[in-house]
Amino acid sequence: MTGPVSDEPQPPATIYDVARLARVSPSTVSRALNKPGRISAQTERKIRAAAERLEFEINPMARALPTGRRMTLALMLADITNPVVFGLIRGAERGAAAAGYTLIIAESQESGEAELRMLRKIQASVDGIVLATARGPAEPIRQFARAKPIVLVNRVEPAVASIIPDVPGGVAPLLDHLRACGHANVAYLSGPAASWVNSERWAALVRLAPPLRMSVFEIPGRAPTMAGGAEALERVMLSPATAVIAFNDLMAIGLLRQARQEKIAVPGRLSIAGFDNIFGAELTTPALTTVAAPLEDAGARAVEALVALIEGSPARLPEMSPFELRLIVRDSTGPPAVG
Amino acid sequence: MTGPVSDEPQPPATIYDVARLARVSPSTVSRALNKPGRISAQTERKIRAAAERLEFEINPMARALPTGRRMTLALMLADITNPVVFGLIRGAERGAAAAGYTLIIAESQESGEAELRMLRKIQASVDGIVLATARGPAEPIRQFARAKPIVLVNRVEPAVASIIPDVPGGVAPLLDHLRACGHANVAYLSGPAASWVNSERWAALVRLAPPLRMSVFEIPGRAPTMAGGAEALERVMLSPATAVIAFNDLMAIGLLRQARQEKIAVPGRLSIAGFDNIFGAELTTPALTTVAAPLEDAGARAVEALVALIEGSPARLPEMSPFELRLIVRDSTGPPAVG
DNA sequence: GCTAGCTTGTCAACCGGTTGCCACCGGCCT
DNA sequence: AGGCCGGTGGCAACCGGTTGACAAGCTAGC
Repeated sequence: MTGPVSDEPQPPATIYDVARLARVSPSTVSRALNKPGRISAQTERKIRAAAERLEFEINPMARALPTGRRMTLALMLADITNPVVFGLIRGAERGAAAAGYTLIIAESQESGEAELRMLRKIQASVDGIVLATARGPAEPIRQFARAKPIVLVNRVEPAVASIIPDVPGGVAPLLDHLRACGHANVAYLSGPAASWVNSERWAALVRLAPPLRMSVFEIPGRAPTMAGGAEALERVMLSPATAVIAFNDLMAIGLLRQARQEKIAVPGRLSIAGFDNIFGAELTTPALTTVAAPLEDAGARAVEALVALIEGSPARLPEMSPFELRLIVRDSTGPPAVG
Repeated sequence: MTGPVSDEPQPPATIYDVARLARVSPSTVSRALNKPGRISAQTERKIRAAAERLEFEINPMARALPTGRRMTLALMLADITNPVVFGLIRGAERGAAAAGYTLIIAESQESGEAELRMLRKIQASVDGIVLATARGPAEPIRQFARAKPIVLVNRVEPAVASIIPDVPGGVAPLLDHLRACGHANVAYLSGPAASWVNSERWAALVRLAPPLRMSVFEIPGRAPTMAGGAEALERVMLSPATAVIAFNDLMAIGLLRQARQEKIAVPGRLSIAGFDNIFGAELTTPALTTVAAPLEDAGARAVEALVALIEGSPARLPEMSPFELRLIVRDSTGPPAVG
């Protein structure tokens, strides 16, 4: 019964310590803390007071063992380097925190094999996984999804929950805008062939351009990075395009900077638009026209859906509407200079 | 002895399954997998084969319980929103992966109290913590550091390991550069008062300016964000400054954009420089002069030090040299226009 | 041939919680 | 007053690993 409670680096208190202090059994402590109503109000108060006094924090590992509930989620990314994922990370982190979960971040380094290895390794540590890697074969993912809740971002697989953008809803206004500016030939600077979003965007272009009397064609991008964008300028300039829609802002920015460097007028000679509205898109000169995705929101919703999957009735995929895209017109698109 | 090993969503294999298949006891499996040499080579092979066949992955939670080794590290951030942390995250994630650790990310929302709560909550789940939050009172941190390995980033506390930049080494070239351009009055647009880096930068300016025959003065920034930077323009323009050194790139960019918007010539009327070299700093017009910090590297080194602390002899702080800063001269600084 | 000494594998306890089952308690009904 | 009942709390087993102590098996030495 000495004074100070904590002073030396004593090990964290366990429910046994709490039980001793409250003069009850450990199981009673466990129930008092987790099963509201199971224990008389008076005892519960006593126990909570003891827990408070000892600064008791439950040991998540010890709890996870018998229950299987780890209160931990994983966010699996292909490449932490890409600014696009920042919004996702933020949203997922906040969503997880709000639901009382801890988030772990894993990077698959763009390799399907590393991805599978990673998945297997963290499987035992998490209750569910948000997969934003978009690559890799479908079969293993489907199999994993049967064993453990998974939510896909920017990718669809049958029988697996996923949260995706309303691609045509974002592409249409962009095409309208370009048409209104007077562009008739539009190049699509494409991203990774295996990416769901990439094919969707291309598909939307193919479907939406003809009614507007616009021609579209694909210029394959080598990498979805600034370098990949810059590299593509040569082929763009050889083409009849007066406007380019890039797979993402990173490529768009790379292309734009390269164009500026080569004294090609943007938007006069070449209009450029991207996707995602990453940090930095509004900083370029000219500022980049882009189709903004509410990535932070998407991350949060993915986590919400995952939690629903984990805590809700099994085998029922949450119904999820695609998230809205929003065209942000800045200065990198405009009427082509005549001549 | 049927054919396929895995097909249905069977639960992950345990060492008991492996033991049964290899016809040894579970403890033998444990030793075969962790204690090289403790088990005969032949038995070990047999066990490894069985583990392979069952796709056995050790359950980190179950291991953590008796050993206390969780193989997990936490990276504690004040605000995931800030692009500066991205480098840190990347580096930490890669460092952790390289050392075989999993990384969890926690956000303290800039609040000292939330930070402490967070710390307490995750304490049981991790072997060590990289604290990059920089705020909050010192005493609780010191106390935590006694109980569990902690590495501070951009902050120093006695008896706690920390990894910090060589601030004067970064400020000196910047001042030299401004002096060479012809600036004599330099404003420091300051960051959070509680930030160690902030006071160090100011201190370095105070020490280094006089020998160069330059005057420096502080303009307090409201927030270390783009908005905070933009807001400060008014006070900057009221001051005699011809050059501004901002606490970070975010503020510098905010200031720069606001200046552009108000038709103030940069660098003609006002030279602007920042710190960190975040993604986007080279995208502005004019491109931002900044003092680059190898943040990714710093994150990796912080994790390395943490791992050393965890695995090495206790109570010996790893000797860590400050990381080098590098001046990147771009276009936002230059000679002041005469007149 | 017998024992000392080493190697190898097993037994059982433990980490810190959770939970099914049961015992005990007091109150209420008949 | 006795019996039943609902509410409360304790016992003990269990989750999946780890590890100290020990026994069995083997070799080697005398």
